[in-house]
Amino acid sequence: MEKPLTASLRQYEVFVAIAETLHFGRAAAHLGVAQPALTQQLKHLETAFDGALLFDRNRRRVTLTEFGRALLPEARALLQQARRVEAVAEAARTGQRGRIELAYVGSASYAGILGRILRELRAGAAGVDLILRELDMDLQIAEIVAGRLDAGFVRLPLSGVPETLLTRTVHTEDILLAVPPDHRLARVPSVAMATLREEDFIFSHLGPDMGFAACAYQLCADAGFAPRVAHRAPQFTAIVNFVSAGLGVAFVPTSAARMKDAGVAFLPIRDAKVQSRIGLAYLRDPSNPVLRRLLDTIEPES
Amino acid sequence: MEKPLTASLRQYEVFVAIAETLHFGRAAAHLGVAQPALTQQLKHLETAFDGALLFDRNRRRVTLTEFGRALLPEARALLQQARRVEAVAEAARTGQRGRIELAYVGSASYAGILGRILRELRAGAAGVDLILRELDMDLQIAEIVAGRLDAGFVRLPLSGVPETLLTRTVHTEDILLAVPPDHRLARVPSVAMATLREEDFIFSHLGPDMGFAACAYQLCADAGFAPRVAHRAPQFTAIVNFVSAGLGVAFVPTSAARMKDAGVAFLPIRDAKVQSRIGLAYLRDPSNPVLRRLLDTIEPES
DNA sequence: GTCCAGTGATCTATCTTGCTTATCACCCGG
DNA sequence: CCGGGTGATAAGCAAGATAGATCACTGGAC
Repeated sequence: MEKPLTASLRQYEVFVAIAETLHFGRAAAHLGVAQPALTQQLKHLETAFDGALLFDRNRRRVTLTEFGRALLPEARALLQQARRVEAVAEAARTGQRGRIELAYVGSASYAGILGRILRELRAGAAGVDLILRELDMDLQIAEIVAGRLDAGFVRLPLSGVPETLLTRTVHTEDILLAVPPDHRLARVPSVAMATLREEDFIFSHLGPDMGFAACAYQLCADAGFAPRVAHRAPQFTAIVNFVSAGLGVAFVPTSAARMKDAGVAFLPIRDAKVQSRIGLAYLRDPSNPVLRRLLDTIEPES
Repeated sequence: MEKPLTASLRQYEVFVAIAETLHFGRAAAHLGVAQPALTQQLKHLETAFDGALLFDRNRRRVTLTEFGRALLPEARALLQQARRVEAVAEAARTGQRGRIELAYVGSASYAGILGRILRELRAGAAGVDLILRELDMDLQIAEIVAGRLDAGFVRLPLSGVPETLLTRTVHTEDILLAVPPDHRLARVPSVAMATLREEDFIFSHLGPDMGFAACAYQLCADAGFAPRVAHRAPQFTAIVNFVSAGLGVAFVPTSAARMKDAGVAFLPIRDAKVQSRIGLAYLRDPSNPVLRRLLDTIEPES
């Protein structure tokens, strides 16, 4: 066991104050206390050091002893560190400093979310360690609920998740239809949902009630049909590849249309009533101040 | 005025102890107090930080919050600095660290005193700043009494100095007689005091009751005569020069015989009953711990 | 010499802080 | 459902810190 500390911050504070003014009364005023308090505290500090005097109080003026002179810089450094701790505490408390672990679904990276988040975090919070990784939506949810992940960017909506898991929309984009180069619709400027009733569709692996797939099913339901799902693929890159290969058509978010793969055409849907939303999922009442700050800086999108 | 510090060392100590064990009971045992004390101190620390929690005490095991994790290294640094201050205080108190200002008369440098002092100070006291300068005996005494000099090496004895000025002999050496190359005694192996009654002597400027001159006068008095002082010179180098020029003979300490100036001969005195002593002069009850340590390491030479 | 202003030390009463012991409330494993 | 382990809470006591009044000493004015 380390030997216990024998002197308090207050005592060093008094010591330094007296050393700076060389005058008990003025030092007391500076510290906002009465003069006898200084005499007492200083005496305590001196007894803590085996009674070695820090000041000469003899001839009408206070002087540092050699002992006091040797101690002063160290005491100053101690007080400075104490102030630093409190400053860091304040920064950590308000989320300007600390650590946050985030994840994102692959398709969120197309939408420019990550750059935006980084910018939000760096603005006035340079002391934040950001740990960022790509992770599928279902794994993200498990990690967040287990407390191993602070938050994650997913395609909304979620379903079947605990009530304590909240989401906030951070990005909204239109849904396009991807068609193969040689498809009958490849040349048209836009499509109506009603004309897609008989198409073969390529969908994501995820169930019909979560994420982007839920929006896609909703589009079809709004148009009065259930899509015929010919194939499933895990990511939009794979889905577009399948489309390119002529295995069917697919719904994709606008940001996924960047990959102009082998002549795949991306068509606006004239009568689409739903858009795809990317949201940040997190546990209610997050304890991580960095996350709290992030949520404060990300305006809830209506 | 700087804002007052809101948290105490003790509180950080408790925080770090809990963070290290993640267990209130064991941390309490480690600190040697009962467990409720920790709960209270930690709570105080948390309220000092606007109520931000440092630990999660929920599910049967204590965990650092992100806030606590951000604060921990700073708190550790603070405690380390606190321990450092106390270590430095201990070193300064015992004179292993600090500052000392010494002076020496020119002839002390011949006797190898300075190297010895430096060695004494460096041995186990590497943190000492030594300020060293050459100064005449009378000026040294004035500076020491005025408190502007910690101590000084002078030729003993002193006289007419305040009672608070003490001395300690650090070096003793024989007195030799310096004679010109063409002097009648230049070739003899040694001399007796009685044969010097009619010589012309070269003496130091200092009065007959202090320093080396006092010893020289004593030698003559012991032999039953008062020396005829033909010339005076301030330092032994000058005295030896005068001797070399044939202006007279002179008493010099052995260490001054190093300067073999133009054939000056240095003769032992067969019946000398006094030696020249170099002593450290200092004020009684010195407050400078470095000086105290120096006095402790320099054995009083009987 | 005498007096006076300035300064730190001392005394005392009061209030705060920190610790201890005893006990409670909660969670989890059998 | 119960028991062991753990942190929180309560109450009492001792130590510490502060304010206000006063004392004691110093050094300069005259």
